[in-house]
Amino acid sequence: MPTTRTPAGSARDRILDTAFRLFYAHGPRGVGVDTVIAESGVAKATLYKHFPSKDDLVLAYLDKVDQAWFGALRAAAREAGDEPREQLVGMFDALAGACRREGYHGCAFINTAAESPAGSPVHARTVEHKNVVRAWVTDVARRAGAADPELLARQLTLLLDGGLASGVLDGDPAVAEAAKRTARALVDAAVGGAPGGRPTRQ
Amino acid sequence: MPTTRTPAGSARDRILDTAFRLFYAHGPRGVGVDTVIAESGVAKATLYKHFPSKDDLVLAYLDKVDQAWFGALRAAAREAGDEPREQLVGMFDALAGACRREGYHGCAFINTAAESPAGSPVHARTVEHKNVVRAWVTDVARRAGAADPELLARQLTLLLDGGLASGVLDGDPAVAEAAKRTARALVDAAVGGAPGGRPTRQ
DNA sequence: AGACTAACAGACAGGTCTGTCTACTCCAAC
DNA sequence: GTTGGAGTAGACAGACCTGTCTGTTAGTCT
Repeated sequence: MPTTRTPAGSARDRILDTAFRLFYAHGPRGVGVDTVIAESGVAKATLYKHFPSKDDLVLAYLDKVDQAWFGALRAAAREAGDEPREQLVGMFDALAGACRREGYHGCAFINTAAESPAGSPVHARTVEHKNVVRAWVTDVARRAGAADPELLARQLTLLLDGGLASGVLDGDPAVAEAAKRTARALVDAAVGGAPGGRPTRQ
Repeated sequence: MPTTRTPAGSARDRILDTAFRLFYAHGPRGVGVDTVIAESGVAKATLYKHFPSKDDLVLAYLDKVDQAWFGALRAAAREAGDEPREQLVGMFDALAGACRREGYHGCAFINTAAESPAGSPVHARTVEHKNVVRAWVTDVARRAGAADPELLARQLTLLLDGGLASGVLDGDPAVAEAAKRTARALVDAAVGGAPGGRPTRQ
């Protein structure tokens, strides 16, 4: 078992943590490799050993973001209770939580994709992330008994993305609030009736 | 009236048109001044005469985007007819039109803001743009007789931003389609009843 | 004709970026 | 004790970026 010479985690972890922080704040293109090196207290050769190119580091960053955001989304849904229809609304608390957080700067995927060429790996990774999230929402929508789970999932992720996008500008809590209220309205319309719910027309 | 030595518009126009095209495709930070100069067939000194710094050119680009997008939005609303409630839904045709366009790459404002520092002029201009659009939507919502025009406008712009953001990834027409259907549902819920008191036509 | 203006052409300075490379230092395991 | 892996420190190449500056050309106005 390899031991660690440095006390605060492995060099790889320090690099990735630092990159996460800096990339999210300024965008990958706005942060030079030298800055990542300086802030993580690591030698340049070490960085390029773990991540052969900056693009590899950016992809690792996106994977980390995916874990964090998708995790927050599922946690928020879980906290809303056992009812799928409540979970669909509850996941918007993750948006509110993100907006409140200091240094909130919108959706890392969208921001990163915006500064990447069209067919790049970054782009592909972003599409994949969005698809995974939407597939999960579709599943919850189906369990909630939505008339058209695909449509409802599309609507909710559209709202989510809209809220995230606005967040690049100002972490206005009103956005998250409005998104959640809208989600509730859409879920009620799609599922109808009461929790437990069979589709009933209002 | 000053004559033009160059056949295809003034040098300033050529610079701005080229910048518009390149900045939108690759992001302002992804395009060097030299490229703008080469593609617009202009001397460097000429560019720096009209736009003292690259940032000034970026702001001019955003103004041009604002005119184009806000214009498209109003045109789409206008084409939906005289009824404000129809206009609220009709403006989503502008989103569909944008998604269909070759080289569609999402919302220029959000993309540009994503690569700009937090307090920058670019950021301020973006916030201003979003506020102007939302104010206009609020006005239409009010004329449509919405119970809570501010909320409805917030909901619709959220949808719009979500649709634009998803568009960075793939110009999937399903997104615009879903956004429009959702808009119709939200407008119906907020306005209730029908245009002129008749039952809804959908 | 002469002055003025707008634009062109392109060299240049000073900085930043990514990625490579050399040389050195620990530390653990064999 | 030696070997090898992981890390540190930092110079360096080559590209690219913004912005400045010099000199030239052409058309307009007086």
